[in-house]
Amino acid sequence: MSACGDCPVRNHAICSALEDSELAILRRIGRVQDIPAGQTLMWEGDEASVVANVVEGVMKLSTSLGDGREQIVGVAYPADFIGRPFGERVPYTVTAITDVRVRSFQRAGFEKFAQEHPKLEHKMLERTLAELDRAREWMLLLGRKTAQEKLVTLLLNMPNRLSETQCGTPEAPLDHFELPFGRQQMADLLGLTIETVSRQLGELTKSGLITLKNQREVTIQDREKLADLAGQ
Amino acid sequence: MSACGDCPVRNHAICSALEDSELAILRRIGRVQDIPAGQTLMWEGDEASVVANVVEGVMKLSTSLGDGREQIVGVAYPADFIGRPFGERVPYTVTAITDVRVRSFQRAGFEKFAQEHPKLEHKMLERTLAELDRAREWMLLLGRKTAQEKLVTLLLNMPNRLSETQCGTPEAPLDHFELPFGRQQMADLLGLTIETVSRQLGELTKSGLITLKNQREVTIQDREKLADLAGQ
DNA sequence: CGTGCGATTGACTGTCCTCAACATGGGTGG
DNA sequence: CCACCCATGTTGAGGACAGTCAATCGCACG
Repeated sequence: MSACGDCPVRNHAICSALEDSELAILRRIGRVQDIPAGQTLMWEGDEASVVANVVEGVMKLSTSLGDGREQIVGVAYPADFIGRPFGERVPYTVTAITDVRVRSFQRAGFEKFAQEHPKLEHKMLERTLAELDRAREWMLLLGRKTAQEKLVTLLLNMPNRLSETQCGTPEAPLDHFELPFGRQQMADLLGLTIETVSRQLGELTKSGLITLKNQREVTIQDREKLADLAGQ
Repeated sequence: MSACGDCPVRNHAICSALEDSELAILRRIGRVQDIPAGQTLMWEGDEASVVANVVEGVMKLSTSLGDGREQIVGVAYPADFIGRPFGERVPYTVTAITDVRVRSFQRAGFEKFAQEHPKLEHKMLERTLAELDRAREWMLLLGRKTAQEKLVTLLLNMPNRLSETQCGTPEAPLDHFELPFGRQQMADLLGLTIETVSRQLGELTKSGLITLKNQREVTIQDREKLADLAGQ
């Protein structure tokens, strides 16, 4: 019986609003689940019977059109909440893009617990508001930025979001990191094709603004010039 | 001293979570404000000192790039909440697109009241989650739909959203309505230019799927065929 | 009857997509 | 240990869709 004290996201996730005694109850109604990379946890349109918290790894939230065109509408890092509380259906597909560990709850039980613990609902409200801000910022990118601006924005935002939830130093943005995404996922995130993503990364490399290694490891070489290219 | 009983959104806005006695307190800390079409209530990046509820009219939430490119990231109808509670700065500009009446609150006072009334925070959480769903659905449109699909989606969604908050029958989607947007606003909503919006509306009219009057009044002539063109 | 804003229409351009061939590299089995 | 294979990524040529620039229209207003 490992306590939540072990949990790597204990102090970041919504649980941070709870006392140890309350946490014990919450822990009893949830269960840990390991999901291998590539596997889908819930499907768009499914009944929303489960909600969960990411403990380790990265997941994508995506929706798609009838003919298969796909758009990633959110990315869940450790401590992020997934699923659709207080709703009938999940409005997007949730898929692991690395190996993932989550703590999942029956939605009904979780909602009951939440309504009895206003501090937890408050934390959820704050998180949801922040997520909404992020979604809207991304709408600007999708609707108005050029391919180059899109990629630069992604590269500059990446380290923030990665380090924010990860343990360690959240101050200085890292200039060397590993993307959790492949080319197709970057394309689905930015509303582009893989070819365009590949070409733009090539351009940025040729101009010496970034360097690549292993296709996933990126080093920011000139943060200032990149910031100029991001559109704002 | 008009009671909230008069208020057209009394039963739809977050206030619907409150008893009359609680409502009286909330009413005391808020004030009614009338805003003419075109006027901006808060600017992107401003200190978030005020939050508000739309009582009448329609407002747009928008962000923009350094060079003026703009994206509308949300539309607030009667009963919708605007501003950024629990945040330092407003992440988007809020502007009236029709004459508008709002009830506004000092953020600090409102937050204090909210934290003392969990049912209100719960209502806000539900609304924010719904808004997040809408934002994400729009991300799919911005990232992956063609110009035609974008316009068709807008036209088909419009009546839902309009009637939802308005009094009256929320069942059958209307096939005749007046857009609250001009061409530029449609363009900023869809991530297009006014010329493309104009041309696509022309196409849809020529194919007999819709008819226009006054540039703002739209009649849906063939909802089925339009639904096919929306991509899904 | 002019003025001015918003919308429409046209001609042309450019960015990004499509389709296709080719490269790379990590993993498996012989 | 090497050869092979498949998934993933890169590169190239050509085309389409939406953007740009500019002229014109239509209507509401003074």
